Amino acid sequence: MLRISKLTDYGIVLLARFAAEPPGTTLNAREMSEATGLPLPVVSKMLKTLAGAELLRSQRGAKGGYHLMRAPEAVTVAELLDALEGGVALMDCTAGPGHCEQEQNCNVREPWQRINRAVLGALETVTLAELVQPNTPSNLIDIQLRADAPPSDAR
Amino acid sequence: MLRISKLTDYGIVLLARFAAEPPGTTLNAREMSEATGLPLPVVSKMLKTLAGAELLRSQRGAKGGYHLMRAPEAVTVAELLDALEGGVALMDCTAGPGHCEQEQNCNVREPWQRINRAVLGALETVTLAELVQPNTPSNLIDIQLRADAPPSDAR
DNA sequence: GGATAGGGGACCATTCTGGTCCGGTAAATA
DNA sequence: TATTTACCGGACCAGAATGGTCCCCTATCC
Ligand code: FES
Ligand code: FES
Repeated sequence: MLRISKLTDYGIVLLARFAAEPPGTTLNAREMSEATGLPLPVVSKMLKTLAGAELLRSQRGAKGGYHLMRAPEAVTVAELLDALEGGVALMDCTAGPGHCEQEQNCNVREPWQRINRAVLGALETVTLAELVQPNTPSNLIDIQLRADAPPSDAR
Repeated sequence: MLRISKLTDYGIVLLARFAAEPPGTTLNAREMSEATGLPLPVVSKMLKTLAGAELLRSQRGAKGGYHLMRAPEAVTVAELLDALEGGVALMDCTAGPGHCEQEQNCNVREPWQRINRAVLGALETVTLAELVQPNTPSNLIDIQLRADAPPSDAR
């Protein structure tokens, strides 16, 4: 179905929650859990991951928690997926040489690279800041891409 | 990792192989297996799937096989993924209402729809015909999308 | 009728995913 | 210093998805 994993989704929801706070706000796992309704262990796990990916900074001990390391405007969705899912590679082949037996005699390889870059480009167009308020019109995506392509609506 | 499944990949490789033949050419599963080096059962399975998706037409009995139903130029990659993976919906939420508990109070939903459409748009830009010969320059993708976005290279 | 080839589906091993839990350590505070 | 708070690292597990095989049935050609 070409979908991102649930965990990744959670991670992004958490990030977005941070982005909605005043810059530099520190929140701990329990608070985040309450804010999002997600089970604490999951929240905790994801926050760790995000901290490891240099997206959040962690502060240990009492009064500790996490806070955003970068301005929401400076974080692209592509980066998020990169951190949470370990890159965007539609097929094994796109991840680099040596991943596919029949790299030779395969004429599909190069075009897929282009497709992959295209998708990646689309993901780079949206920033974390834009995920936080629906009113921020980033319809530039729609403009850039849907020149002629018919709706074919999200499925 | 945001990847399409291996089976889907196979399916597309098969399609591409058909597209490389003169229009209307009929090939059977065994021939395709030999041509691609993929195990026969797998090829067979995928060809069935593709036929079910109205992308290939099947011909039973001796001298039977499969042939493309539509001109390669008229088939977009988005359609392929649609047929092989059952749609493109980055998150459950994008697949429509009722898929996510917290549709209410979730501010991430609407922007994700945009992202999803953007990716979909990118996939609609490439046709099966372009998958067959690397020399067919469909760099329009690169032009359309990478206006400013830096390489960030396929990973 | 015999050979060929697709159609449908069951089936299985292995991996991936979503989610939990726990013992350790760093920091704040009293 | 003792206590409490909270992150850190990683083990762990049940269930689902994935990749792949097999088999019997039906249609077609010669
Ligand atoms: S290089 Fe892997 S399928 Fe073409
Ligand atoms: S609607 Fe599902 S996470 Fe927002």
